[in-house]
Amino acid sequence: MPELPEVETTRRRIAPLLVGRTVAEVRTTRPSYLFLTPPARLRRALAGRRVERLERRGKYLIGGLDDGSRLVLHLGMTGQLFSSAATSPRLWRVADRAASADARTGGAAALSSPRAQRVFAPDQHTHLRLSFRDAGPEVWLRDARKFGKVLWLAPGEESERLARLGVDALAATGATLYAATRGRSVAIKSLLLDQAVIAGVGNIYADEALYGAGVRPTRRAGRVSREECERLATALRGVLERSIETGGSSISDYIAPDGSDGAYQDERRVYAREGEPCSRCGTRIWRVVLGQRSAYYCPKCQR
DNA sequence: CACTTCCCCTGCAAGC
DNA sequence: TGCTTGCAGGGGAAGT
Repeated sequence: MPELPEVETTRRRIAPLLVGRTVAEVRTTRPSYLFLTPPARLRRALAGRRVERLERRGKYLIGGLDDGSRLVLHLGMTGQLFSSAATSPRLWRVADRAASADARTGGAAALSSPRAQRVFAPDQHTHLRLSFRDAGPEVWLRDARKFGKVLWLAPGEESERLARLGVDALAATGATLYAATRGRSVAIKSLLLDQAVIAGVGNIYADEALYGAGVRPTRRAGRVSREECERLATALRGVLERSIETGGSSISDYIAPDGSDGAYQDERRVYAREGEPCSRCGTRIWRVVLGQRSAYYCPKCQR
């Protein structure tokens, strides 16, 4: 589940394969809600455009094009952005599935060469494929659950989605949190997940930051003290920066553009650890449902 | 306006 | 073994 660290890792690793290159052809799957900009319009808009930069805002990736337009991507729950030249066993498994699907439908098996020489193949979940004029590796967007978003913005066009975003989670301070929580009766965790307040935090890092700060996820936001807001901001920055260092968390679906796994899942203290002993006090980790989502915490260390 | 619930989607794991 | 059921959750729409 791509949150800020996974999106940032994706950005850093896919940028060298995008920036400075000119799009030749855009291939899409059939229209779906994934495409906020209709595929036909997207194809016309991107063909011939050179990518000048790739930025991140919260969980969004924003490609700046040479005509001033922008390509906005959100990876949702299962979005993966990677290169057709990636060499990784994780991606070979996808390639194998694509080949068997191809065989089932009577098409020519695309992957018969030895593993070391094979090129990764798109499957039924590969919804966007960009090829480039230099004929080098393509860049693909794969999203099994299709919770992601693809949006093209004309030069100067604003986006309500982007305008709604609050301060980037890496820049959030204790003062930011304190101001945002005053008078709010929602659970502090729900507020952390609100992208209009802080952009980039998802379920994993919200739980980890609250654990680091010793604050229960269910506490009313307005009851969190100034000192606790300071601890929370520090803990949040800490877990996000550490996760970026380790390449993000590979729980369920996330893999980096080169097909590699992140390692932060091995460092998480509470997320998806229901019943396991707290690393500080040994108490069993609890799981509660908050806003239709699981929240994990130590009932002793978090008050 | 603040807050909660529902829903989009698919793969995987647990249970029978 | 094979089926059904439940769960994962970003985030917007709809409901309270």
